[in-house]
Amino acid sequence: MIEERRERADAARNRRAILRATEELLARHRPEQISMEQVAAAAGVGKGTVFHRFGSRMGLMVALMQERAYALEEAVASGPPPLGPGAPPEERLTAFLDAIVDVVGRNKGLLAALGHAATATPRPEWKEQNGHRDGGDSADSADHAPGSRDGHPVYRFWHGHTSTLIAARRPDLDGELLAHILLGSLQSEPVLRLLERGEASRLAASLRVMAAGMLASPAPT
Amino acid sequence: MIEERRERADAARNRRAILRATEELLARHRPEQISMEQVAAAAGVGKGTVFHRFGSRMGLMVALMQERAYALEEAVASGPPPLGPGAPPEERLTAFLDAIVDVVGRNKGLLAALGHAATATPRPEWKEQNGHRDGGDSADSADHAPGSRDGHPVYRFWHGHTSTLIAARRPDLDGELLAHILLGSLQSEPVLRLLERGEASRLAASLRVMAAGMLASPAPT
DNA sequence: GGACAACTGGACCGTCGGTCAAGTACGTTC
DNA sequence: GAACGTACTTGACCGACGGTCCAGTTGTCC
Repeated sequence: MIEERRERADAARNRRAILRATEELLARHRPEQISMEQVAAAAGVGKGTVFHRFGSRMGLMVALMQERAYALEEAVASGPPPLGPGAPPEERLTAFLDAIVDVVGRNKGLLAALGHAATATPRPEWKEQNGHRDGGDSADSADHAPGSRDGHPVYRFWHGHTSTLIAARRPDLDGELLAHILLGSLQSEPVLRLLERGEASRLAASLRVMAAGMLASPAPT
Repeated sequence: MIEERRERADAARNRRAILRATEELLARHRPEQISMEQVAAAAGVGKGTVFHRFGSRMGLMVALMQERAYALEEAVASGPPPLGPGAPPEERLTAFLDAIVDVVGRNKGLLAALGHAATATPRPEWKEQNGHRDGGDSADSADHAPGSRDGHPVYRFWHGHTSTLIAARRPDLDGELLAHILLGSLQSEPVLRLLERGEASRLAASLRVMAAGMLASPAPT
């Protein structure tokens, strides 16, 4: 099989510049307020370049999110407890929620933007002309089929892990859905605003309360 | 004092037509996918009329939501228990969450759309049926004071009621935030999808689990 | 150093939310 | 029932934005 040529040096430089510019913009504005032209300008490249590399607005966000979430994914899969394997489910869940709050807090509303982009992309189909290899694995990053998408990989991983932990402790509950609910709260405006005000720990605390209450043994009544 | 004149007959007719058309469109599509032109066409009026009556995309959504939520507000304030006053907080909360799931289920994603629009709208306040002068001031885009707007009235009411009920039973918790988390889940994509598949009762059940776990007396640990 | 593909940039397109000035018709008053 | 003031209606128009296209540039391989 033909191994892909190495990414050209200038392309790599620009890709990094775009990602960095986006991060910077994201630190100051909500994702919906950032236009692709702004990103291009901030990165010092043409708009076409941005689209060439990332395919679409959402592609950019996904790529960025993926990068940010990578470390967490690693830590969960093979890091030390309580985040990694080895600790009891409730402790792992707590640690995981804390970690997620941290990631989301440093990327205001990115998650939310992704969630909506999923529905909002009017894109009927995806032209396969893009050499879409953003920072490594992207086996499935191209499957933006409107029908089949359950969210992007990062969300899928977060949700899968959360619901697994819930199910481990309380198989009688609807872990799948509870995980969506827990994670879904990170998309809401008021919560985002809280994060913007730097009250991440307050959010983490309440999330812990919810998780604990839910995992506690069934009410004696 | 001059009373506001009655709404003109044609205006009333058009307002109803617009609201109805929006509802109809909303039954088939997500709010973000509906363009104002579409609404106007479906209602059989000019685009200008829609904007004249509702001020903006969000104004329309708010008006619609308000109408839908009115009955619930009444029931909570002065209806029979468990929704109305008289029942213990946990029962009222459960009933209230069920009712909200029902309302949201019949208005796909409206809440979510509002939540997001909240950040994007320049419209500071909206009187029910106002002679609304929208020309002239173009300085309005500067007035979204990030602190002052906590979402639209409907959300404020829902949140206020929820957090009050939580606080009544568990004053030691961060009821404000927990209410946002609970309500926020109704904005997330996966949950919306669930609702679209008609699994509202499944959602209601899980919400009850969360609420119950949270209101249960503090863990003995 | 030559050839070729990958990459780049920005003019361009269609759509959308929102505006406006001119026209229309409702309700009132005599 | 005619005349009148005004609330209401309209659709062309505007600026912005996401996304496309392709001619020109540049890095890489031989």
